[in-house]
Amino acid sequence: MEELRDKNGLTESEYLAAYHPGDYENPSVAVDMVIFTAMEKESHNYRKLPEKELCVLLIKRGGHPFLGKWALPGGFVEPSETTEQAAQRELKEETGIDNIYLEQLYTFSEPGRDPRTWVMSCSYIALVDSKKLNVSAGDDADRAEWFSLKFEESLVSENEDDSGFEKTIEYTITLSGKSETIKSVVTRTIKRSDKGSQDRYIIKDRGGLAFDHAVIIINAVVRLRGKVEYTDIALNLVPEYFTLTELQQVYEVILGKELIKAPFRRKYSYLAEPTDDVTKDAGHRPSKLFRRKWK
Amino acid sequence: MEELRDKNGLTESEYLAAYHPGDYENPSVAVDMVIFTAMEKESHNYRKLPEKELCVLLIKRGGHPFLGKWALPGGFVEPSETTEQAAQRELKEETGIDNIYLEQLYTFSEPGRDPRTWVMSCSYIALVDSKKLNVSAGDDADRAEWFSLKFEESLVSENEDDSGFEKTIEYTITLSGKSETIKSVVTRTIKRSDKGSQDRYIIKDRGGLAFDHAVIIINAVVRLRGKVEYTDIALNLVPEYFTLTELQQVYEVILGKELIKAPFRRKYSYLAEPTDDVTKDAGHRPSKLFRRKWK
DNA sequence: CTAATAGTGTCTTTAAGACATTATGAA
DNA sequence: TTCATAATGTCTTAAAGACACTATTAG
Repeated sequence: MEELRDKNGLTESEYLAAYHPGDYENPSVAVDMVIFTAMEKESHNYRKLPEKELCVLLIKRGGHPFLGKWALPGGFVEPSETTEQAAQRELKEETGIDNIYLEQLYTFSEPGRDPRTWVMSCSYIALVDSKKLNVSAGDDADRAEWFSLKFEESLVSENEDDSGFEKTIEYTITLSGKSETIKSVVTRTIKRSDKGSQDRYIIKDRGGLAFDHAVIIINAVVRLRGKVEYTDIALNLVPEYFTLTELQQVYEVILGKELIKAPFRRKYSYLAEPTDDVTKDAGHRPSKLFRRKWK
Repeated sequence: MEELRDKNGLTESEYLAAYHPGDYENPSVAVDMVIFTAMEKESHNYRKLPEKELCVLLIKRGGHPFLGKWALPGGFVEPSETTEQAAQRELKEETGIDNIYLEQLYTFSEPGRDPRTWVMSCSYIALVDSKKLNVSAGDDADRAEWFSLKFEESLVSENEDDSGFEKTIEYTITLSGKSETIKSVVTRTIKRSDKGSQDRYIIKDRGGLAFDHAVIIINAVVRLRGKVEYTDIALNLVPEYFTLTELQQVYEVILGKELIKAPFRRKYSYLAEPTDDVTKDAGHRPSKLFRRKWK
């Protein structure tokens, strides 16, 4: 098998040996993570089951830009690793969290998204069982905090004609932590026509969030809501042993609406297998404990 | 409102004015596009409807690395644009195609994926109506060619225990163009357990494809197959006026299986609105023409 | 008339939504 | 015994799968 030579008469290995990167400008590539967990609010009535809420981990910025605002955990990718490995490494370094469900979300590349320089963000969704949390271990632990997430979506406008349509949605996310509550407003305009498609996010009110992280969080919630209904992704937010009611609560906080018990169980209980154990010391009938079925 | 100062006593604007990027190594970021179209094979029997096939545009490499192999159209992102704008620009420059459906697919970042240097690929799916095609206009037109795509998937192994599961799938893609037929084999190993999740692609036989483009194409097909059933994405592959049978054929080439007519129409005809026109000169009953409903 | 597709009817099966009923344990 | 949740039954409605039947054109 003879080696191909290019127009300069070089074989591939000769070409590679002589290759040196040109002087093109390259972006920094960061990974940013939207780490979700489903946490229990404590309950006063001993008979009542605790409610769950969807929480996101944020880290307070200790330097410019966006000093004092809250940002998603993340960091820069190194040449020897994939973005996913970078996400895993940062997760471990910053928060002490390990062994976690990770899924690439989207790469954000708006040139002005970082005021310092050209930085793209390859974002990830991470899901973690709140019982396993031990954020105190990481470097940034003192600046890290879980925020409960309220997600609202409203249709601002919708126009349609023969050749396409355009619609604008306004998202409001409210993040409540121990020390403060922050709120961001983002509009999303979707245009679709025979001239192509466009989907653009504009930050109306950044609130207490740094960079374009409100947009990233919104994308993450939309993805999570979409996937929860046709995958087993929700099981990453539940402890090893759980009741079907707990699982239903996880679905409810993700979807932001109540579900009816019987059809929920019919639809999703195949994801879990029963154990011989039951909950104890509840002020009512004990509930069977289930484990994840890996299918 | 007083300005925050960081530990060096600088305000944000002072910090930004003094900021200069460090000497960290940055990757090149390319965009690569999987451009799909649904093309008609010509038919011999005047009464028979032409069959459709799913095609992908490839460009023959004119230099190292992978000289002579086929690659996805793409190029490097410039600092003044988003990855999506880069994709649009490259599409126009390389192929003359404009006004097209574009959707970000995934960012591939395996350090060794480009033998020259550190290059990440932010990949896109593009969908275009084959009647609108005019690839002859672009710079690379003489090296560009449409390949029909055959996509096969088989389960190689599946293991499961109490704490998780692991399964391996083998994908074979066969691309047939005018001049040649190329075939690539890729295995995908999915591991999911309480110790996290992993999804890894290994190129078993690169065949005539350059870089990791076989992996990108496989991801694109999987995405397309997933989205076709619950979105109106397929309508981007059909001309302005089309019959429901044509639309069904598009679904069939994407899904790689035959569908039954009546339930197909019940499920998807809401995506289209009838016109007063019908097909002419078919050797059989004329068919009503529909237009896309933008809903 | 014939070949081939267009378009619709209908039967079966499955699943979702909604709500009601019964079961059970701690205080 | 009571409160609150567990667990399941059932009625209704909607949709998917499968197939059959009728309609319509060019040649």
